[in-house]
Amino acid sequence: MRNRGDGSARLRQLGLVPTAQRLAVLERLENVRSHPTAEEVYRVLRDRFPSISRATVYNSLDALKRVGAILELTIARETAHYDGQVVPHPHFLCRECGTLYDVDLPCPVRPGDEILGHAVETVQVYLYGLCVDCRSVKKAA
Amino acid sequence: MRNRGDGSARLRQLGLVPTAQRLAVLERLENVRSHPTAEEVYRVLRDRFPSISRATVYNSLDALKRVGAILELTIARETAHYDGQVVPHPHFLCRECGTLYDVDLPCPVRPGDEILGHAVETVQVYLYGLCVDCRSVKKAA
DNA sequence: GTGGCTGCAAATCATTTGCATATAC
DNA sequence: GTATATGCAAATGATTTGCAGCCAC
Repeated sequence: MRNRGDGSARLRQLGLVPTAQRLAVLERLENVRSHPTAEEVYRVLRDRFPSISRATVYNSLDALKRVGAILELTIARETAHYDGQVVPHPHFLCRECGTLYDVDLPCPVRPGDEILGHAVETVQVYLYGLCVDCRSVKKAA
Repeated sequence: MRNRGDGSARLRQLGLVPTAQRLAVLERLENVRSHPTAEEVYRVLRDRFPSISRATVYNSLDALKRVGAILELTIARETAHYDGQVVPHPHFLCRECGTLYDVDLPCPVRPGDEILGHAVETVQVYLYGLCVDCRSVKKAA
């Protein structure tokens, strides 16, 4: 859906050897609105690649992150989440249900900006609280 | 220095049993500009409390965070950092030297705001890149 | 052919848990 | 005296590592 052109060529352009597993990881992240963890990506890809290992998923996520094809979110303490949408945007984590939402607003600082002399390459805005669904459940109760 | 009045009273007001260990954790975080990890707090407090355990440090950090006396930063994937300065402000992590800087600018969103129906209680802005010191080292090289 | 991957199993490391003892009030 | 916290050791869980065999080019 989101996939324009040959995935292999794209990975090659990014300087990565285009393996089927990496392609699958990238496609999964780009075609899903959720922000899966490594474990979730692993579970899904096992259908297509029964022999895939967690290590390969971790390696692929790391390689894709390094070349800027995906973003790693450290919004939750326990585990990293991954986002195939690399245009910077805030995220919201609900403390009640654990849902991770995209917040489609521009970020205050952008990659390329300079702040106090530091060169900013990546920006993450993380919001925490009660999501709209959990708020209405509370009101109803 | 930053410590106004009786620490025990303050913890009690926050609803926590004021133990010597909790007080020491809180004071340490409030009197240091760095953003220590649990392990770093543990190592420092061992001087004053030779028998303190990591579990107690983790428990104390958790309790203090729950009542809003400190903030937990998940800016680095490997480990949480803690901040005794609870007025929201961005942080910058250098990918070269690993230094964690305060960025004394106001945050774009604030606790109490509502975004897309979600009630925002905590805001963290994390910036990543090359810090001013590491930039000059690179230039010199 | 060979350098870079993958997959497996074992290792690592931050954090959590269970439980007996100790402390706050 | 009782509820809550501490300290220890063991457990957990995400992530990393070492290494042999495989794949891309």
